[in-house]
Amino acid sequence: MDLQALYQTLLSHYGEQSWWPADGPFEVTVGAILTQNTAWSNVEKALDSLRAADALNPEALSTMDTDRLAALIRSSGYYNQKARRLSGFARWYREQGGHEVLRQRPTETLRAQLLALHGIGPETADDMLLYAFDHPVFVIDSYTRRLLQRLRLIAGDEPYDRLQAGFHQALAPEVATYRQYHALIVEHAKTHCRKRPSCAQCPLSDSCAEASA
DNA sequence: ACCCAGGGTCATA
DNA sequence: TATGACCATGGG
Repeated sequence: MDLQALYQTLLSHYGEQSWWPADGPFEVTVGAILTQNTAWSNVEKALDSLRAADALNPEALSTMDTDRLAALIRSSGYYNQKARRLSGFARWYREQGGHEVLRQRPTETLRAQLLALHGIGPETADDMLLYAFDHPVFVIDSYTRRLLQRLRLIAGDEPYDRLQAGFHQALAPEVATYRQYHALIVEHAKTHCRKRPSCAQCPLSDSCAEASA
C-alpha cells in the first residue's frame, strides 16, 4: 500500500467527491479559517448567518466591529479568535488587490505570505491555496496523519512539511487530483474512523493497524 | 456527563 | 525544540 494505491482504493470505493461547497473563492478562504478544529456543520451555520447579514465579503469582514462579527460566527466556536483572524485576513486580501492578483503569484510566495498572517497556519494556508487559489499543494490534516499512521506508512510524529512532501513526491502536481484525494480522506474518516472505527466494511482494513488490533 | 471536530498561538522549560 | 494551556460551540 503506497500513496497512489491508497488513492485508487479510496476513489473506487467512495467515488468522486464534490467538496468544499462554497459560492466563490473568497467564501472558501473564510470557511478555511472558520473550520479550524471545528466540525463543518458548525461552520455552515456561521457562513449562513454571515450571508444573511450580507457580510460574507472582504469589505464587510474587514470593516465590521469584531464583537459583532464574533456574534455572527458564534456557532463555529473560538469566535473571538476567529473574528480577529477573519478581519485581519479580509483586510490583507483587499490591500493586496483581491483574488485574481493573489492567484497569479508563485505558489511559494503566496504560501509564505499567507503563513505570515496571524491565525493562518500550514493547513489553513494550503486549504486556501488548493481550493481557493487553484495551486497544487496537498493538504495535510489530522485525518490524513491518523490514516497514514494506521496504515503504518508513517510513524505519526513527522512534521507537516515532511508529510506534504511525501504526497508531492508520489503524485503528479494536479489540482484536481489533490482536491479529490484530500476530500476522499475526509470522507473515509467520517464514514469509518470516528470514535469507534467500523472496520468490518472498511476498504482499508487489510492494511489498517486499528483493524488488526 | 464525556469526547472531539477538516488548527493555531503563546507561555514556559 | 518541545510539550501544555487555551480558545468554545454543537452533535454523537
